[in-house]
Amino acid sequence: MAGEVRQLDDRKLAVLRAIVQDYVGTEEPVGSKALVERHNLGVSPATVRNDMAALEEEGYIHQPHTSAGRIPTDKGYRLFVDKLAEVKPMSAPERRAIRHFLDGAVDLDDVVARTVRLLAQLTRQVAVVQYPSLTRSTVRHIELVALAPAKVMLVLITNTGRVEQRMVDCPGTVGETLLADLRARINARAAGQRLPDVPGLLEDLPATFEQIDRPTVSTVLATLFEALAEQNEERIMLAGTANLTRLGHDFPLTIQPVLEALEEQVVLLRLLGETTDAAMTVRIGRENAYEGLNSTSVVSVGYGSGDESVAKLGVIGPTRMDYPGTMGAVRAVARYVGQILAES
Amino acid sequence: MAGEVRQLDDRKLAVLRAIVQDYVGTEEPVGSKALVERHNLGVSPATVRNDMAALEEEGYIHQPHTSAGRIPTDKGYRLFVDKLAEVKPMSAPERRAIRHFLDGAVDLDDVVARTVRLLAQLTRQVAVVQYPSLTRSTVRHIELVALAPAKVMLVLITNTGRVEQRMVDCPGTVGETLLADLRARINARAAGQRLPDVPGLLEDLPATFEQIDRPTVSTVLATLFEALAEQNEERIMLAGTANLTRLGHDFPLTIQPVLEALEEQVVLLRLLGETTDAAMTVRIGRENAYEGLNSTSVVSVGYGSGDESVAKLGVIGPTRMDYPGTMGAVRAVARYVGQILAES
DNA sequence: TTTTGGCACTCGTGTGCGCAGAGTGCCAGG
DNA sequence: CCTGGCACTCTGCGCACACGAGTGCCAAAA
Repeated sequence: MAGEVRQLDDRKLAVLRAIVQDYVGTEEPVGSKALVERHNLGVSPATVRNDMAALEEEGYIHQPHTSAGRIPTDKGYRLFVDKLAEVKPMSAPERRAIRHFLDGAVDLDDVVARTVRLLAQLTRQVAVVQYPSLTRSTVRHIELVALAPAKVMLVLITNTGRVEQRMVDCPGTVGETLLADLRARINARAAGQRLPDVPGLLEDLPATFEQIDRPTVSTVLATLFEALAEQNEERIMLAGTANLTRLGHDFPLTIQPVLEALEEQVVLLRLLGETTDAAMTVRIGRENAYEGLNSTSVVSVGYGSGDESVAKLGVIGPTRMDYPGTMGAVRAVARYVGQILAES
Repeated sequence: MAGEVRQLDDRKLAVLRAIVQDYVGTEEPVGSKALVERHNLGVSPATVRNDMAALEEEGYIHQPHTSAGRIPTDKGYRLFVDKLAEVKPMSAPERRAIRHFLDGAVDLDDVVARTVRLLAQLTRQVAVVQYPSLTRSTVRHIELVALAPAKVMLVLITNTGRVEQRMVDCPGTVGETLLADLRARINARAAGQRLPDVPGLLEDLPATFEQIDRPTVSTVLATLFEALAEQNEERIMLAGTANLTRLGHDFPLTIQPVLEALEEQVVLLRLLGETTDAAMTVRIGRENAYEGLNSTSVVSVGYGSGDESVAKLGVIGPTRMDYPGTMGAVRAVARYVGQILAES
């Protein structure tokens, strides 16, 4: 342990920061001479070389070949993100553009679609946006519609504008009066409540009806509970896959598993799921559980209509990404989407 | 003209067919010797060479370098598809697998999602499926829900299971009686009708209400008509982009514009829009209007719940694709999706 | 103790050359 | 009209070689 925690003095950290910045810019291994030229470190290349040797010893950087410059390792990026980088705030024009672009949205689908495109464009990477989850939302309205004598459609509308519908096959004919009654009682209890709380609040509802109506009521409620529970319905939208082609020279090898991962909604959901709610999460290279994304980084953050996060969004890019800029864009977009949702 | 229509005798056509088949299989320019070996043409390589020269003269094939084999041109593929290829029917196990895979779907979203994944997997190419269009569908039910005194939600359910919702801000408070009345009258007239016909059928509805209610009725109807008209809402789902990585050696150059095209729903919609309704359409290389897809082919066909096509689906792949197999898969999937939709 | 300049060493990259192999076009003979 | 033979033209590959970037180490300077 004691050996691991060896201190890195300030200049070594500065060198690491410079390496990361240069490498992100040029995509080429960076050598000691180029470093002292581009950043005025005030020391000679030889000194930097010593520092680099130390950094390599500690596993923060790595050289592809003996006679090449250094590139940061995952661990190096990690240190950079944790200690050396500051999230770069968006400029005022950028903020205005974001705002303006999102303001044009007409419904929830459109909000999500615009958000994901915006994020892809801002970061020039692959963007992922999760639809506001049912779990965190509240009920705005629950509607029951008789489609046939024994067939009822159930429509669930959440405060985030999401609509779920289910068909219910009832045990017997359902009268319009019963339906109206049921609708009224359900909404009286459930409206404004958080989705996970609803089953508890409606549990004893069948008992308040006439004996003869109870099977129907129970059937409808069962379907409702099912719809509420079905978090599998978590949907995701993504954009910017074309940005993967800008990755680099070696990329047929690296792009394939990434594209495959992106097609698996399950993988993406798990990926976003690992985001801790409030704070921005950065997963670098092998920190990602999914193997296909071992050479990518994921920057994600929760967003929400109020003070609370209802879903997550993020971008996926090469580990050699512009972390400050990306994090700034992700944070800004999340913030504005939250505002838009709160307004609507 | 007379010069253009020079006849190609049967053997030349056989040679062209053989070239296409071999090139699709190997992805390498095919020479005269390999041709006579792999297909028993019963003639010598020299003879084939003469035929090839003729085919090249007519623009059906082309050689990359002087000392290389031949590859088909777009025109060559076109002739192959039109005259030389027969759609390869799916095998019985394949058909069963398709059927089984699609049968598991629970709602429209799921049907489309499964279809597109299936198609991508079968053809090992990029698959595109358009949601059943509103234009061709009929109204199953129109529901009105009061969310606030002057706020009504309108839900439109089509026979294909698609659900559209719109918020309506009414000029004044809307009573529950009026709403029920309006709901009943709308459905009486519109249920079972095709969407484009609905406005005509409801046009004079406001006149049948009390003077005082007419503004509200008109507002609701206006929103409904808007929802009906909004064909922009045509949605598309795609899958299999990872298959693009199997394209070949030269592919960073070719994959970029394709990915960009795939991100533009408008482009994809236009692409599918060019499909003539009933028959299968094959657009080869430069036949595609969109420039980014100049080195790809698009195989598309309409599908529908009844005898009529309500939307389209297809695949996008390299011009050097297995046309008979791809066309077989596309046709089979379209057929089964139609059946599924008809049943539900 | 830390920094610096100098120097030898390593190794990847680019270049030129030659060769083998595949495929063609053409021509004369069947 | 088909076929076998032959000369020709390319591409791709392997190889040798020089170049240059970058390093590591060491001894001297700060």
